[in-house]
Amino acid sequence: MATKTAARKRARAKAEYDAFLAGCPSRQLLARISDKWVALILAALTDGPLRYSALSRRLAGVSQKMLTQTLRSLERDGLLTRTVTPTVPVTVTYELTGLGRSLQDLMLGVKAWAEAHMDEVLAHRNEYDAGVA
Amino acid sequence: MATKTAARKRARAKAEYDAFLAGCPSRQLLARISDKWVALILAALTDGPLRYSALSRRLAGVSQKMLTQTLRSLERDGLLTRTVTPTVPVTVTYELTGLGRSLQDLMLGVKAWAEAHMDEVLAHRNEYDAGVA
DNA sequence: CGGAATCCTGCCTGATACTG
DNA sequence: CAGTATCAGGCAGGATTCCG
Repeated sequence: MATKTAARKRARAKAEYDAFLAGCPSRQLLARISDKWVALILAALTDGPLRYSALSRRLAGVSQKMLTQTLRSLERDGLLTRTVTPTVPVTVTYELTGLGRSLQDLMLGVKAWAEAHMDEVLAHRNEYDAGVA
Repeated sequence: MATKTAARKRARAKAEYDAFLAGCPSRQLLARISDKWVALILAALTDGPLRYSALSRRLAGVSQKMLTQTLRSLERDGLLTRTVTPTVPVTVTYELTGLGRSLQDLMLGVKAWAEAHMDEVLAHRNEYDAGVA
């Protein structure tokens, strides 16, 4: 069974990532970037690097745990860089990488979609809730 | 102050939604659509309507609870329609609305991004983990 | 200022059973 | 087939406190 299994393994290794498959790494990556904080962080970094405190102010309502956690995972995935400047009170700035900017375009679109179609969605919600009630 | 108030009201009605604000409805909408199951459901419905069982098969690993719940919220928001056909075993099909398709384009892009940049992200992860360890 | 550590509360998942 | 209902368990996420 060795050769047949090996051939099958090779076919699987060459197979493209498919987020529909539960075990595929791209499913996990999709889950990570499909996060409201990811969308907002990428959007916030549009106009250039920001400091930690500036980010937490821009993203109203984010807990510093989630902010730190999300920033870490984005840094780990190579979407942004974390720069520590050893000033008197330490300064930490976050900046998008090229990879991050490539995703940023998409996420800006998603954020814009949410804001643009808000009225329409709200109208549907009212209609739906009225029908159910 | 009547005229001024009217003018202000008009300005407010015209005011754009801003997902950066915690209280803004668009923030909640962004949180809803920034969901891996939403992305996958929209992607799955690209080639036309699908039945419940077909969806659950396509989205490997989804619990029927989350699938039903996500489909309900998408229906409520007017992104897809739920059609019940009273055949012998009842048939339920889900189909995207125009609103749903307008978001679908974006989400397909996000899903494609995840699959396309998987290798790059994995490389960054290895590098990051090596540096930390 | 920019976090790390802690606790604590939900929600998500998973399994199973039941309806129409 | 297409759900609803329920209970177990785990972990994501919020609030608070403390440190370099």
